[in-house]
Amino acid sequence: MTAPSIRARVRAEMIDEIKAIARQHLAADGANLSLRAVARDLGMVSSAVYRYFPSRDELLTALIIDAYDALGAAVEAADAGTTPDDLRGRWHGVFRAARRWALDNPAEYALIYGSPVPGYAAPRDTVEPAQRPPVVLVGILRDGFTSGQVTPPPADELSDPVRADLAAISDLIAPGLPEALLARGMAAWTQLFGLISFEIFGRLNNGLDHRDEYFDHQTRLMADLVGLP
Amino acid sequence: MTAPSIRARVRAEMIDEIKAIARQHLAADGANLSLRAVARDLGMVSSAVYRYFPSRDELLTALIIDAYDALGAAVEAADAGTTPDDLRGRWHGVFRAARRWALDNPAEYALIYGSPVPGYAAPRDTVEPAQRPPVVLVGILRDGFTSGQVTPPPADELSDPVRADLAAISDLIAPGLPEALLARGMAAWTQLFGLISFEIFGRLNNGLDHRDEYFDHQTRLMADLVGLP
DNA sequence: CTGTGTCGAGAGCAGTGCTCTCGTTCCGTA
DNA sequence: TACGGAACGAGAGCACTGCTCTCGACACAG
Repeated sequence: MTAPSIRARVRAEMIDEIKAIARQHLAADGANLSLRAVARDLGMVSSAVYRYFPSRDELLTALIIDAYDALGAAVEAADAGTTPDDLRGRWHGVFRAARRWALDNPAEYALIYGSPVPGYAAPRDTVEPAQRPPVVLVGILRDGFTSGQVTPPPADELSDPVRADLAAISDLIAPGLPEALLARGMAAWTQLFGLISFEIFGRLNNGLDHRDEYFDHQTRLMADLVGLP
Repeated sequence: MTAPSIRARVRAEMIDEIKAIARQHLAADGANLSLRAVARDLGMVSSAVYRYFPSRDELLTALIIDAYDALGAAVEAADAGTTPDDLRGRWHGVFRAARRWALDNPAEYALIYGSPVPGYAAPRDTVEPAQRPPVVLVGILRDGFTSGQVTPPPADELSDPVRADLAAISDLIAPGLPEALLARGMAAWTQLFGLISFEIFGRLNNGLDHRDEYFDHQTRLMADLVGLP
């Protein structure tokens, strides 16, 4: 890797600056991001932005990938910061880290987990970073299973076709994990997403004031569901 | 209620027609609904639509309320069509009805359960219809509790502040339901929302082909969680 | 029958994404 | 070191959007 030319470095800085301003607009105005407004804030004309992003959707895609990576990094860091054998500690740490990141970055959370933008199809680049949080979750389950701390549910609680589907998924993200346990892990992941979405999108504004404790309680229910000791 | 004048009846029909066309556009183009395009399809000019809806947001709000009511009606009809004592039958019926409606009306589902439109605050009119599906769910739990078929979880699995919050919610939508059972019902409701959202928003496009069975399995896990016999 | 209020059409304003053109500046290569 | 191509920013312009205002036509209540 040779030293990047001044132009390349300036270009990289420009891209970062555009994304930073765009993130601010996102937080202020929501998903209907105005490329012209971003350009104005940068002191340049809208057509100049097109030197860096071929379209508004491409800019949004870049922000989406960044958001996935930021959430994934936060979750992985939380998991890495706990003692590996303390499964419940890891579990709660991961759940809390995901919620914390979402509460700190609600606009970006809405961007990646809200309704997809109409004509917008998620590019291939987004599927890998999008899998990081659930992979961490099932990683805890796999550790528990291999160490014997977690007893998997009976395999026959799954119908054959579903078990086959889950076996394929298991091969990709958590080889060796029993399908019935993976199914419960996915239930927990679905629950985590639903809990955060309800809170971020204001569906808990009905007198549920102690949200930290409520979240922890639901996290505990899911820990029980997957069989953490 | 006197007979409505011709003008009033024509106006009501016009409102319905606008909403019908708008729903078509919603299904085709997603949430960025163009009022002008709707007007074009109706053979009139955009300013004429403003005689019926004061703004695009008001039109969207009307569609949102209709969507909430349609989903609520579908769920309630499913619950009413089963035998009251068969709690698990009712449970699965409600879950399936909600999913069915969402799969049949993905754009409207995204409208009410996707990321909220930026500057858009849900009007008061939407909170009551929005509560209909969860109310049906906890209704099953309350029936099971009062009939003795469902044994509530130990009350001390909840911290005091959360139990107080849940007691207030319980008073509103399911008086007499133990808080710990309500908490599990809300977990099930969160799970239902998450399951549908993952499927509608394409987050299950990873080899999970037998979605009906997968959905039923997760529904069963939630039935176990809330303690249905 | 007459005045009031509703209706639809049209023009217009400010904003949007995006394209194209035109000088200017940078930078690898000869 | 000089040059030619590439990258860059500015500006004009197109088609579109939500929304407002005005104006003529019609319906309806008194």
